[in-house]
Amino acid sequence: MQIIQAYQCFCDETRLRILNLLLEGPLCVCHLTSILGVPQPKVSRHLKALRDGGALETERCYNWTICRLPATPSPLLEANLKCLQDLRAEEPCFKVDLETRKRTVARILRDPCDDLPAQIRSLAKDCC
Amino acid sequence: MQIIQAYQCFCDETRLRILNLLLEGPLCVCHLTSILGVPQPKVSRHLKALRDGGALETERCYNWTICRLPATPSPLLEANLKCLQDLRAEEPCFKVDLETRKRTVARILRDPCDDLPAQIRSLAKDCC
DNA sequence: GTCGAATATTCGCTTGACAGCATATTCGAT
DNA sequence: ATCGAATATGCTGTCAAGCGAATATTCGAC
Repeated sequence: MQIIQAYQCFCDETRLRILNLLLEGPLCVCHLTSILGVPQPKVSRHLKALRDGGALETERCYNWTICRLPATPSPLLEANLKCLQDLRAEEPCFKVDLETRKRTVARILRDPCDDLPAQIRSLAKDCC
Repeated sequence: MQIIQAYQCFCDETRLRILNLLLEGPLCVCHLTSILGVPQPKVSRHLKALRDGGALETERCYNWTICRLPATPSPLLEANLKCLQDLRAEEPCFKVDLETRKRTVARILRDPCDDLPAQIRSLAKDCC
């Protein structure tokens, strides 16, 4: 059943953390990896699971993969992203990630070259 | 994370089928088992998982265990039960189960003794 | 107390999910 | 062509989930 795959997206802490971060806006894989503080292959695999479950859209841009929530989410996804929003206050780990995200984004905007080559600087602004 | 356990309830076909049936009203374990057509221990185990995830309340009545959706469901549960309702049309297996339920309930009401001893006949009506 | 029915639990097994580590791939820059 | 950075994929081990079969438990009836 297709619906089971969709629910798998919400049955793993890393995936929930990724969704929580993407609720604030798109991020590329390397920034996700850095914010989450977990090995890059792990992030990549969970992203694939999210994509397979219809909870993620990715766009390749040179060597960067931009991750964002689907432009037209399914009703199921939409309902549960809303739940996730409401649960932020209760889950300390979600709040910490959001603060880490804020710091990371600030650093990127201050000194884009540290993180991104010139070609995708504008994209970075789009991201953050 | 507590929330993961809650989502586990929706990540298994048998559990989804049980929730789908209970949306119509309470059922005891033996009727659930009969409607689903799966071994009783399997049903029992999934019921435990649903209970642990906060998606099920059970009430012991003599030797019967009456299963029902929580009287005051969490927002997460409520949202996803609503999704389940909407998905019924798309999942043939859900529709088949509902028809089987209808036939089973009709049989119980016609000849309660076949299924339930006198003491819980009224409860059966409550169930169905 | 003994029996049968309804339900729960234990056991051994198989399968699948996730992890870490190493490696492959893909791109622009030089 | 070669290099480094970003990302994806193989591989292998570990662990939890789920299953079937058998058994334990709990109740009322007799």
